[in-house]
Amino acid sequence: MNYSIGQFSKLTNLSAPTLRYYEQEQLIVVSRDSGRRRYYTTEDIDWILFIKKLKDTGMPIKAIREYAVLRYQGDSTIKRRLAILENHKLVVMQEKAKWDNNLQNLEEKIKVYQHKLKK
DNA sequence: ATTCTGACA
DNA sequence: TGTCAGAA
Repeated sequence: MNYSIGQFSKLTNLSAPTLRYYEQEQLIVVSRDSGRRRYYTTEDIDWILFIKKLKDTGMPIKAIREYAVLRYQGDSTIKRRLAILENHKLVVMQEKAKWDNNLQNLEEKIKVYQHKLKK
């Protein structure tokens, strides 16, 4: 099944300009009809969803592009894609450690104030 | 009515 | 990311 950019936009909760931007950044390859209009496929849905998940982890567009380009090259690039994901996992874990620390600092400061007010 | 490209906030 | 113009 194919979808116009308007339909696909509603399906993915991404605006049409954002979808065009992702295409320009080579995150997704989009086919065109005879009138040069974009059409997205059913398979594109899962792919876009995964891109959104990568974005949610803070992966920059440039890195997602690297991954996407490899993906479009087929199964021969699976090892390299795995390496990208494993590396990014390390980055995310570091970010998590940073926020765990930030949260701790905040909680400690809150305790100080609470003890002050009890007096 | 909908989408396209390019330019710009 | 979003918005606007002018064309298809």
